[in-house]
Amino acid sequence: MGAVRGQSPAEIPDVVVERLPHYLRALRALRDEGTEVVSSQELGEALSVTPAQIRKDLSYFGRFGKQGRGYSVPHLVLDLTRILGLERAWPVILIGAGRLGQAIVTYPGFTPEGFHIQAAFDTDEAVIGTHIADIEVRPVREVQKYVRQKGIEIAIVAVPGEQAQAVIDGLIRVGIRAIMNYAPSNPRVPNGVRVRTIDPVQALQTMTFHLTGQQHPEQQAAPKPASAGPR
Amino acid sequence: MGAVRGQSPAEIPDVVVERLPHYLRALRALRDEGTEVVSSQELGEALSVTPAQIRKDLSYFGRFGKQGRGYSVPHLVLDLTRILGLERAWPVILIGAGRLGQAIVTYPGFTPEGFHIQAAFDTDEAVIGTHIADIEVRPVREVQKYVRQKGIEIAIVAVPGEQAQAVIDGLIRVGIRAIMNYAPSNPRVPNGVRVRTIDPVQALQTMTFHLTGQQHPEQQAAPKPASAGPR
DNA sequence: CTGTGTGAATTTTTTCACAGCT
DNA sequence: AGCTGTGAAAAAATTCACACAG
Repeated sequence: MGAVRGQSPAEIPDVVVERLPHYLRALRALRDEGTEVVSSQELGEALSVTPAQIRKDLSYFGRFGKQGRGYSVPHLVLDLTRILGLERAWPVILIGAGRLGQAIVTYPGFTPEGFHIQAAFDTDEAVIGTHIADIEVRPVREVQKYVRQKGIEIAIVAVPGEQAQAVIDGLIRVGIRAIMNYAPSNPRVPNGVRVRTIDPVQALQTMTFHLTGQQHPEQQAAPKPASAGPR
Repeated sequence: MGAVRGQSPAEIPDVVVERLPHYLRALRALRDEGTEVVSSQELGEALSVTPAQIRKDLSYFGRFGKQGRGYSVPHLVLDLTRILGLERAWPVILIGAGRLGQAIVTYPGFTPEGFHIQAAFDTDEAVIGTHIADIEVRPVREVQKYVRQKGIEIAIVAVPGEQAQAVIDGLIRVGIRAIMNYAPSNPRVPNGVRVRTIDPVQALQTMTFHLTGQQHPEQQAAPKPASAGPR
């Protein structure tokens, strides 16, 4: 029966876990177009990942493939969904209801994936009490009560960089265990708490390095898309 | 499979380049508070990075420290700025002027870092001709001319996932060499083109894995910034 | 003394390659 | 046959530890 159990994630490299959503997305696309079975080879081509890596990654969690055949797409979708903890919906709170926070709340990508932004908090009197989409902006001092009451574990932080560390410290004190940080800062968190900082500027800055270093564009003509893309 | 040949900047690992903006941000903060000199030890504590890693990373680019003293903060800021290609401003175009694209244009973090969104493009007749902040939304068919004329190398893509690959293929054909992709997709690009996909949902999905796996939150008290320095 | 820069050692991650299941 | 799952090998990244410069 259940091949997949919640094993101690201590053993599983972070780098592996970070690839799973990637696989899941591709598998869902395959499923939606009716593909029943996929080999690590085929999946790897779709994702620009080596087949060996896919097999090795999956092997951390169990045996999902059928030798000689490949992986059942619908089954693997379910397995990865379960492994990632995506069978349930996750309530999320947002701290910082400024321009960026508002864009996050209205971003349509979270809800279909089960991430429901339930409440927003801010310190600015001007926005407290207003509504973004259909959620009300509350004063930050109510965070603790809210988190405890609703058992929230995930927070999205969209406050100015200087405030991020203080806000995050407060969230952790209140029981938050996973934080998506949109502030350009390097927050320190205790063990057991996960942070992911999303920083488009840093991403751009690594790209300018490459743009600057390469003197000659060299091959420039047609960029073979290598995909069976329709036009 | 294709190892990247050609005259890429030396043989500097990507993972090293990706840390440089991180260092730079911390160094600028130190500079702005008047710190003249910093050791790899101190910088490492500020960033939760080992001192050895900082020294090793920097050593790919030269010798910036003074033995017995540490690094001159202002000098290292300048050196990293130059290494990353941030002495100049970078014009950027945006493809996709929907809700997300509009948020990107109005995000105040790009301009101070020298990334200037110069133009936005969309296929939707309804938004073409409108203005976001002070830039006009143009029809995508004008991208090629614009990019060539202005010598743009960086694009931000904020279109629906299904369209991302096609849009990116087009951009590359037109000469774009660095792409920040906000679409939840896995674009394939030819050698010599860099893509960074920013995908908050994937980030959340790796966090739910950890939230699900750990049965017991284990009591973590105050978020002591204690550098979890092992040993 | 202090703290860099760097070969060497260690650890982590990726890839190989093949036994074995279907 | 075809393709997984996995030890073993290889490669990459990190950390150690120390000679040496200031």
